[in-house]
Amino acid sequence: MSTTFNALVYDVVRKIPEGKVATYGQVAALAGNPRNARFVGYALHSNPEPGVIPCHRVVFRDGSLAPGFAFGGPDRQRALLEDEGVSFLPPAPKHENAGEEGWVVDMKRCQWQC
DNA sequence: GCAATGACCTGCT
DNA sequence: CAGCAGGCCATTG
Repeated sequence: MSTTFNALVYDVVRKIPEGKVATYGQVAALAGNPRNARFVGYALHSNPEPGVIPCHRVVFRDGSLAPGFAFGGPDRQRALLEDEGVSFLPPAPKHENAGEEGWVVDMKRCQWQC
């Protein structure tokens, strides 16, 4: 398949431990280009390795996911993340706007750290 | 084979 | 402080 930035994206996402989540920017940055966050999402959209690439572990900088593009629905994603041990919190008081029902991943506790 | 679009993020004005 | 524009690679039609 691809032998470039895209391949790194899959590799990075695949390395995300359970109970942890990574952001597109983080994956893109680890891939080599922070500005490539766009293609990170596209790469996962293709999802060449379903079951191997936990797209649901990849979330926005705000902690929310892609509404409508989730593997089966934002509600499903929350259940999966919670099932893995990821902590969820209500929308931030000021910063970070909720892109969903009002539940965002606790980036300060569950964001994947290098 | 060509062209256009796409789950975003960052910086500057 | 807020809003706007730009940018990269790959995939799809």
